[in-house]
Amino acid sequence: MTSAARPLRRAPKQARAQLRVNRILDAAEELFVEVGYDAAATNRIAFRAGASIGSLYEFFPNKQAVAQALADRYVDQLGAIIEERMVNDPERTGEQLVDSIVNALNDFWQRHPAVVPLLRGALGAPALLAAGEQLRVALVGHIETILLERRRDVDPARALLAAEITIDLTRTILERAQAEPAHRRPVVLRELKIAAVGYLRTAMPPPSSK
Amino acid sequence: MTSAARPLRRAPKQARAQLRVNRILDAAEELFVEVGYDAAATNRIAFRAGASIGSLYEFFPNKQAVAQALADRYVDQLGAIIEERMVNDPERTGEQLVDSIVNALNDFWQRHPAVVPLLRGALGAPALLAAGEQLRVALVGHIETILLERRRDVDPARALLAAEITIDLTRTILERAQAEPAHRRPVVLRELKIAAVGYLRTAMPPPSSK
DNA sequence: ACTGATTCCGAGTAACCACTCGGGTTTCTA
DNA sequence: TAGAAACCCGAGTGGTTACTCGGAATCAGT
Repeated sequence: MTSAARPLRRAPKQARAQLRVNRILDAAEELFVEVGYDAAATNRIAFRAGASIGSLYEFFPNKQAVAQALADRYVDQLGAIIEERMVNDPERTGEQLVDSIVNALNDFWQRHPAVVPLLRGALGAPALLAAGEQLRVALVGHIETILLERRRDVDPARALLAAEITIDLTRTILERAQAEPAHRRPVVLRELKIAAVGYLRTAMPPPSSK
Repeated sequence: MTSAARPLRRAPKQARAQLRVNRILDAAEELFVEVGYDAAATNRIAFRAGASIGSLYEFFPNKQAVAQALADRYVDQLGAIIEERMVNDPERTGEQLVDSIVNALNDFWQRHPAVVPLLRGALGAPALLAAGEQLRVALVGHIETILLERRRDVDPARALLAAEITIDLTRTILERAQAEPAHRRPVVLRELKIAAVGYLRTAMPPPSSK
């Protein structure tokens, strides 16, 4: 179930065009991180992708659509990753689950740094808030599902809130980890796990304490 | 000890000029929130401040300096607030201190919403990262001081890390609270306090447990 | 009241941006 | 292999932006 294709001026029919679209998204991803959304000129994006500005506008109606398509790609990829981590989840503890998901997200972050500014709506223009928000909602939904499956007796509203807080908290501290030199990252990550587990245990006390 | 005056093209000598500079900062604060840094044209900032574009560039060498001066103002104001909250701190519990500071920051956030995007380096251009980072360092320093004064035996490096995590965590969840409708904010804020207290208690166990 | 410093103004400038368009090239289909 | 469809190109266009500059208005000290 891949997310709906965004408004493309013309959907790519040939493999060659699809490749070009992917390269454009890759270039946009890089430039958004390097210089920010506003400063990432469409000309520069096209050039870095080895395409011309005309080709870019062949497939994207405007600049915003590029960021939107990038967000869609993230939603798909992250969804796949989280589901995979949930599948091979026989009977682990909450700590192990948190550990596994945090590590997975951290890997993804490192390979796709633009997901961070996009997710927090920090790509500059408020016009992009929708794209980031959509990605956030998707992630929150995944966590909410996990929480509800593990604690069928919990208040659904509480589960939703806890999922939102957990995502915000995770995003923030992962970001902090990325900002640190590589050798410090494990330290910060450990701190994130402490915070996440501590928070969830307080907010939704395990049934074992019942 | 007010922070050093930023590179002004010409420092205001007369009260009239100082007033104008303040009005310009107020206008910039509003526009940064409403439309973001890049879309906040210097002409618009000047117009909203009731000044002309020429006046703006009389005191600020470029657009970035406006944001920088705004950050300086925040550093001063926030520093005063936190110190005030620390002074009337006879022998309260950690929970009460967290509660007090979170409430103070939340009030400030509500009156100065631009502090959020500035603090997280989300005002668009990466060029502004320095201004936001400076503000963050100032806040972290305050928290670090509090932690060290309350637990003189703790590892200083650990206190610094904990202060950083706490600030990130607070900023993020306050942001989430601001994004919610007003009647939901207390709920989210309560969640923040749970997370903060829970984290600090885990990371730096109280001496009472010794 | 005089004068120099300070403040204020806003049309103008050069640079840059998102996006268009007309036409060439490659791939598909029959 | 011919024609159509898909793809690709990049100079050009209209609009916006940060910032300048020459001079007018206002102030402070004498």
